[in-house]
Amino acid sequence: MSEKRKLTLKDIGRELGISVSTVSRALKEHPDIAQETIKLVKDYAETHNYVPNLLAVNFRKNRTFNIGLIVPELVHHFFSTVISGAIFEANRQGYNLMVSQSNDILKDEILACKAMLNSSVDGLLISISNETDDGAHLLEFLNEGKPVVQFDKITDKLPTPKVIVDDFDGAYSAVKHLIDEGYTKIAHLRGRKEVKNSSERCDGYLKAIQDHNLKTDPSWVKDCLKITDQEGYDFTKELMESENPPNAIFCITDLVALGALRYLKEFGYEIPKDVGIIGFSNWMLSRVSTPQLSTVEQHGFQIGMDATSLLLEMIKNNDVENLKTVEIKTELVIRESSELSKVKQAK
Amino acid sequence: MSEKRKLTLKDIGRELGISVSTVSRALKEHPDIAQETIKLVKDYAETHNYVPNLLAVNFRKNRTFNIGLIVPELVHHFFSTVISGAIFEANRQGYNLMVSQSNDILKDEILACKAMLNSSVDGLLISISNETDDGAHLLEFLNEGKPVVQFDKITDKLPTPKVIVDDFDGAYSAVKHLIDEGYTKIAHLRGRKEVKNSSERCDGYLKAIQDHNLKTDPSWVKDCLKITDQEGYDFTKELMESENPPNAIFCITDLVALGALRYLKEFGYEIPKDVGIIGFSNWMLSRVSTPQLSTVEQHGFQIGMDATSLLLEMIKNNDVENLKTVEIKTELVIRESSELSKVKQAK
DNA sequence: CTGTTAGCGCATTCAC
DNA sequence: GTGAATGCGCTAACAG
Repeated sequence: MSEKRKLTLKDIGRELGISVSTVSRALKEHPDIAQETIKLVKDYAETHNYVPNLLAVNFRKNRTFNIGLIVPELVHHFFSTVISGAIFEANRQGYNLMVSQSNDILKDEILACKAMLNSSVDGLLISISNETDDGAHLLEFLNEGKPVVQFDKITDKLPTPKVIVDDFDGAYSAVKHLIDEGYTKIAHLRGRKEVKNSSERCDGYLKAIQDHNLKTDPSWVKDCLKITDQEGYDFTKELMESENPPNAIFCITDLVALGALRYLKEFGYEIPKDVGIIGFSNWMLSRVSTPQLSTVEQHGFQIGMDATSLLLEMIKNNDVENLKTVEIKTELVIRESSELSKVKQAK
Repeated sequence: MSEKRKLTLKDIGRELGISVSTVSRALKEHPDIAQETIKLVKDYAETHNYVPNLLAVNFRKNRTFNIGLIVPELVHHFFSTVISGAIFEANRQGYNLMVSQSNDILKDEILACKAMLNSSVDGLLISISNETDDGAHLLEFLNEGKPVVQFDKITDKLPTPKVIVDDFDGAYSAVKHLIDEGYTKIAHLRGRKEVKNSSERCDGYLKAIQDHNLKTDPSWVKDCLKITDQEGYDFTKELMESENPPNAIFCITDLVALGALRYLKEFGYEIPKDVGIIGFSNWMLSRVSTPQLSTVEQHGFQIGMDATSLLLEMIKNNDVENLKTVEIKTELVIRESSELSKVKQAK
């Protein structure tokens, strides 16, 4: 396989009998250069298919036109949607996206950062792992003048801008919706206390209950540790077998809601008549379950786009001190699993 | 923010009163260098936190330690699993992974290739779009001596190694399973004819039917164009309302199977008793549907790992002529939706 | 064992 | 308008 050597500025200069620097300037239409020279050079470059050696350009300019992105888990509908948005925006602005994942393990996150920091990236988008605390490994980026933008799973300990979901409001509106539909005893399968997103959602849940003069029961709030459908199943079983079973459940995420749904169907509860369910995230699976699951759309693609455009702006302005927080509004997605009012009307 | 200038070999040399090249060699423990010098230099580098400028190294060596990956659609359980495996293996071998997507649009695929080809990548992993034909844009990689490995969605027109799923065998075993369970009239919701994977699966289906002396009916094979749950729903409706309805359906992918499931449940069919269903891909949603969906696991993570390690091997050996084809075995995942024999025994 | 020299491809400063 | 010279940081051939 003939690895044809790539054309360089020097080659062009030699062929055309002009100097390298003139060729370089002509190619970028420097005002000093004569129009004919520009045309001459550009034509030659065009026909001989000149493409600049980016490795050299980047080295010279000390930047890569790559940005990095690290998420806890790539195989997750929300995160892959975010990545999709990040790729879109990065490519649109002429950047490539380097992707890695932490598996929610701090050690892996640090490794991923190290790999990216070493001159392979001009800036970083990150959704931190559950184990990340002070983020010393992230500070290194800032120290090298490379901006960082946090999104979704964030820490306030790091002086960077953030793009977040309005978890509180999303949860609030989900619970308000349940209340509006006529549910009165609303439980919540929440996530781990240390995770900000799940605390926000829990707070939104409590506030909605309180604002509408309803009550919650301490036993109605369950802590999911692994956020699996099995936890949804098990906690729902606990809830329904208790002395004071709820008649609706707001779940930290769709997967947990699916588990709740599974238990309820298995034990003959009618949904949404006997029990209403609402999830969070609008995974694809919430649309194809039976009954279809109400949920909260997080607009992951938008988050990816916004975080990326924020990062690129900082890169271009050589700005690592931005502390802006962008909040992306969620959107209630009402489907069958919570439409109590419709069922009642039908009678 | 003080962008502290990074330490260079020159700095170290100046401080220690030795030449740059000695420093360079000492750092990589070149046999020529005296042990004491090595120690001296390494200690200095360590305490002063020297980190080589990869941009310069890469420029010098004309490689980037990045590999590219392009898939039709990132937000897809199978592909994100593959990417996950690719990241794992790439990082393990000291490479970063650059990700892009084609959205199954040739134009976008070409753009993504261009962006990656320009010196930002040492090799490429690609699952081609539906629109890709001769792959001229991919040949450019080979012409520049950068290896390409195709996976899953491939074309034989391109002289590269391939990592593929045994779609034929997977489909065969899925259908054989249905037959073994006692189903006799098996339909198939297939994908588009131009897509190799779906043709392979269809062939596997036909072969299994034939090998077991069953018959199929031309009207039992439906072409899904968009591979959505709605198509699954609609075609299942057609099938079940026809004069000769099947008693089992093998679906091109889990999403379509979910649509089939939805129709059947809605119209009172019992699953797996009246109709058996099996999908393909083992998406997360197949585990949480009711009934749980039987399917075929494709081992995406393994595919990602294998394709990556194959690519890195080629990169390291400077080999662009490998034509090996690696076939990753699928695995039948039996769940409720096809277990007719169990239901019968239970009676 | 170590230093000198040269050069990767490009951008840029300074002459002319 | 254009060319010559310089250097980015690192590696490697060559010389001693």
